[in-house]
Amino acid sequence: MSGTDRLKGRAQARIPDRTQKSAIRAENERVILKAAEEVFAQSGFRGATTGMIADRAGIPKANLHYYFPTKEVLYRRVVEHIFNIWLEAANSFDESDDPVEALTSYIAKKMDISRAHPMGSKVWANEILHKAPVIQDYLETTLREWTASRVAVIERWIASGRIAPIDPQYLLYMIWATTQHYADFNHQIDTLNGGRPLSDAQFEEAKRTVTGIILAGIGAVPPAGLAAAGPPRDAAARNGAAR
Amino acid sequence: MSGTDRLKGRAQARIPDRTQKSAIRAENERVILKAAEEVFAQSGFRGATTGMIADRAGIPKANLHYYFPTKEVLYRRVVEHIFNIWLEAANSFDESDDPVEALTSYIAKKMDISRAHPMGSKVWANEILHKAPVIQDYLETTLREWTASRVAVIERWIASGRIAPIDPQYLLYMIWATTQHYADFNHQIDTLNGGRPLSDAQFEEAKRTVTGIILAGIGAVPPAGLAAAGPPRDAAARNGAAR
DNA sequence: GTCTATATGCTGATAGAC
DNA sequence: GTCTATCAGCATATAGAC
Repeated sequence: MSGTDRLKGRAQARIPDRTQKSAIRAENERVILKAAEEVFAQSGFRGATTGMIADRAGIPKANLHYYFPTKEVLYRRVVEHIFNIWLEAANSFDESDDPVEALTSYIAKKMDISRAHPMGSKVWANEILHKAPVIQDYLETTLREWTASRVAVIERWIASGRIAPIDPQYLLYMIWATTQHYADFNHQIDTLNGGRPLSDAQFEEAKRTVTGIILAGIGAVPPAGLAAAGPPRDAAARNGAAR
Repeated sequence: MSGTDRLKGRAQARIPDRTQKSAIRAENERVILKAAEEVFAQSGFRGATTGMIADRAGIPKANLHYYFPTKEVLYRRVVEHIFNIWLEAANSFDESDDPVEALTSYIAKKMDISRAHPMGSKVWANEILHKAPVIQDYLETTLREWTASRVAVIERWIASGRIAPIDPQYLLYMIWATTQHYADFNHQIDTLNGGRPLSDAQFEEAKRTVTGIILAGIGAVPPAGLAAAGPPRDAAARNGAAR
């Protein structure tokens, strides 16, 4: 986990000889990666043992080391997989130039990812928590570029008066934090939900609530439950009364 | 880290004999706990070694084991410390019955904690990420009760029309996620800030942005930058135009 | 490609002199 | 209360038969 190693070394897929990655190898790697994601999410890099991962994958430990020479290489592959999913969601930000549509789409996508890939999100959170020993490169390149370009988009929305003048960076952090919370802290959420995971209906309600608060919070739509074009806030005279 | 051990075993402070915890012991425990918080935050429970903690505390490893018999006992003490800080912030929720004042105070307090105790927040995040092996009891008792009572408060705000009808639970999660993000993901935030931590001014701006979006998002105040009592959203006719 | 047996190194914890 | 030396256990990784 040195952090300075260059990544992507695995992208050069087409090696002349014994390539083609026999179907059996591809399948075994898939099974191992899936098991590894779960175990790394549950226990962290050091807390996970290759024995645990091998057991969950249903193979002997030595076999795991045949496919992935070291635990660190395996971990790196898992983290890179997460990052690709993250990039996929990132694109939905650009589906429209309208702030309501773009943000609704982006938030929905990120919430869906939290529900579909909670383990991946946890591995990512763990990695950032520990100062990104493996994916620091990504943070400084891809993530930094993506963020800067989207900050520019949001600034245009502000300049054209379509949303309130908030600092775009902190809006993005808010979206990341809130959506990923449903994956990273799902154990806490489940516990507060009586020990059971959120139902599909509850999750959709959470998604609506998150989207609604953020869109109303930046002045893109009226607050939930208030008529779209009606007199916006009867409670505007709230100040001082209750105190 | 069995998770089923009862907690609070340490609360029975007043043991008859050799008590009084000589000043030297108190001081050493303090130094060790501080070092432990940092190392556990950085590396997780398993990733942290007692050697690392002892080094950071500036004492021999054997000395650490003299004060804290096992690594797990030390970890538990660190987590309990975090939880007490969390409880302290929780109280600021009740400073007023006015939603604007109560939420502003609560959010500010949680943001300040993220800045003052980022390591503690990270240990907490790590613990939840790994399904709370040590503090599951707290989640099911103190946290569950606190949440239920505050949900009731928010529901009263909704019933009296002071805020929009959103689901209180998801509002709370949003506040937790967003405020704690500034501690747990501070490495990512720093990286996107050119590798430097947020300045005091930037952090205050973040705090204002977070508070503003949430309060406006639930209809408690108008969106930032719009006159408090003025015509609220000229951009209400935004739909369809740009698309 | 699979799998048992094993080498090697590290870590939590203790013994016991000071 | 402090600290050096050391033990016992465990986890990564490999050797080598099949």
